[in-house]
Amino acid sequence: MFELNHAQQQAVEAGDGPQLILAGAGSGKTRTIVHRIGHLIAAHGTAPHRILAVTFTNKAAAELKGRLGDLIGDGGGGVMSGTFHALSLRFLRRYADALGYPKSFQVIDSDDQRTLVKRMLKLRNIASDRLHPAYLIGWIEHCKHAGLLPDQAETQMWSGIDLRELYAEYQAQLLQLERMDFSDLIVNAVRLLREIPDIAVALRARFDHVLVDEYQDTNPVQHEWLTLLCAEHHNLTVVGDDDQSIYGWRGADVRHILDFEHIWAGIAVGTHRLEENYRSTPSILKLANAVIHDNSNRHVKTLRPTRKDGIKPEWQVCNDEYDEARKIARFLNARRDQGVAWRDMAILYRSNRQSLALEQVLRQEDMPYQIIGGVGFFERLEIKDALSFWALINRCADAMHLLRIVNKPKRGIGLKGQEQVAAQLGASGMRASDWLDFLAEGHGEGAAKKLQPLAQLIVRVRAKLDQLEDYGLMTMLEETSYINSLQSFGQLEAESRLENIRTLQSYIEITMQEGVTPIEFMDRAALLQSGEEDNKDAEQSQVNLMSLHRAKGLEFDTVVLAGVEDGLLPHQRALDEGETGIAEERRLLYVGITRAENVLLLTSARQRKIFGDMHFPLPSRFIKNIAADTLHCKQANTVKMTAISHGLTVGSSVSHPSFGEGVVLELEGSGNATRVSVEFERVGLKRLMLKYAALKVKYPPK
DNA sequence: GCGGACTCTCTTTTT
DNA sequence: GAGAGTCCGC
Repeated sequence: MFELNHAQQQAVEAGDGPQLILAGAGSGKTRTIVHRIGHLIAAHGTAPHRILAVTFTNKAAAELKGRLGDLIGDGGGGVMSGTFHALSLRFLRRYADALGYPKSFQVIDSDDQRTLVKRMLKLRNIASDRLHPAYLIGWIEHCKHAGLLPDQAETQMWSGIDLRELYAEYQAQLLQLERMDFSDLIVNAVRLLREIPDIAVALRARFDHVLVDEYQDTNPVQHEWLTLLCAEHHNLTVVGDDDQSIYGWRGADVRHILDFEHIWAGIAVGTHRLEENYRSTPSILKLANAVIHDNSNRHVKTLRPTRKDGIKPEWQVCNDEYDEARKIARFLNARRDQGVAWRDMAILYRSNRQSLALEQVLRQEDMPYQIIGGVGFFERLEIKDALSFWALINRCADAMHLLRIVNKPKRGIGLKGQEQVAAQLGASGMRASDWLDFLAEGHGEGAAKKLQPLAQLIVRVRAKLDQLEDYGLMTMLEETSYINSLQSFGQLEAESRLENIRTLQSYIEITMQEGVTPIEFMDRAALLQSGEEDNKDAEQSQVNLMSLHRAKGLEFDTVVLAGVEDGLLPHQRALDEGETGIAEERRLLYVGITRAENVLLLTSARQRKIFGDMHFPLPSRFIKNIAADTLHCKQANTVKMTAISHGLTVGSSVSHPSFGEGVVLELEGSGNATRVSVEFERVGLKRLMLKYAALKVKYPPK
């Protein structure tokens, strides 16, 4: 694609006011945004720094800047871009005091958020079977997605407990801890715009044009964020595709994009449709269209292919997840032999857990791969510990950081001691780092006294901070014996954790050289997903493994969608939810299919171990009825059931070489001694030693 | 206060 | 099947 097509050109050159760009998958969406920004700068004379681009991930923001740089040179650097969360944090760093927060507040991650809520419920003697912490968090998040503060939310009673009251208390505790959770960033940024007139005026005057990507995935509070920010000039360009809305669970509301034309009362809205797909072969698009066609409540559109030819997508039915992984490996190896680089291949899955079997097999096969996402780097225990130490040295630690490492490694400060420390720190009214200085001078009593050596060490390390490129990280971790204490995890795990700490160290060194302040570093750690920023130097080409959600906005020559089964895609949780949930799962599959440029493989397994239990999923309802001329299905030979590890369960339909078809009624014993009772259609009830029975599984239990 | 052994639970997706 | 929470003996 060299020139812009007509629709793209129209969108790029559209004038002021709200603009809606409905852009199908692979229709040159990013290209259109980049060119529109370029056009605003070059033709309208808008200053780059007065343009704001909101992207869905930090990676997308970086890519946007890169492409803008290619298009218009250095000027592109001035455009402000980032996620809702990152931009909100930026605003709040400047204005948080207007909301009663110190400007030095920090972000709390979901893990610590959960701990906090648990402690809160425990203190109130609310058992988890009466009110589950996750339920409360879910409800609070739900309020926040809608932009509702505790006093605006509707009272919600749950087993006689007022959730709204708990929400209020949770917020009070966060405020006291000087922390905001992820959703607070957005809500509080909106509060600046809603409640503080001077700041609202300043923020509204800050930008002349705002552009938003992946608009179908905005939730109501993000929507309010945008409309308030653009209340003056209405220069809001939104780009999105309702068929790719996959964040309903995060409060995203497709109506924002479906009804975009109606929410601007009296203001003309420009609408542009990009339906020509430049990415995928017609065979892949045919499957994509067939899958999404069944969803109702969408802007009906059809992606029009612009490319020629193509290989028909394949659906490979495998025996289990390992068979699946091996078949995928073989498939990708063949692609590799055809000259496709590893980095141009991706394996996408519904649930991060699916990466386990894939990883094992890829490692066995010596295929280079990288996992994007999963357990976030900055959420790892050793990284959070290390960063807490680091924050203390660099004077940007708060009570949570201190309490995290107060007994790491063991200093004889147990639960009681930690309470004491917390109480004394609280009573002192000092910041955590200052309080440690105070302890270093010999103050403090009880458990706090035991912190004196740590406090003095911090003072000593701080004195030579300017000689340490990592700003004291390794020195602290070595001198406190934290590194040594990792050995308690066992040799192997200790090494991998140390490796992670080394990665953090080099990341700190590189970042701090850019002139970033410690608190800015902490912000990045809080909001950056691992794999977004690092791996820049990873020159070697690797197969990409990631969740379908992570894959949004990306494209690959060859794509494998693993685990296309009922229970995984659509996910069981969505099946339980019903219609809305299933429609979103279908869009998820659509997103996955449309990531592929040339070659697409779907796989499913007949049996799969989930949480230690064997499951016998049916093929995904989304592809079951797709015509063979659209999707070519290949079945693996069934495997003999010779061991209990194959995990028959009561209700499984099986077939036996001489007895024929039957249903498992009972399993007794274990291991080699397992006996199975099967009611056979032809010969009735038989009790068999599973070991010798040579049963084949036919259907899953209901 | 610590560590080991045990039980129990909870299993989607992400900023 | 992993992680968190709990109990118990030192």
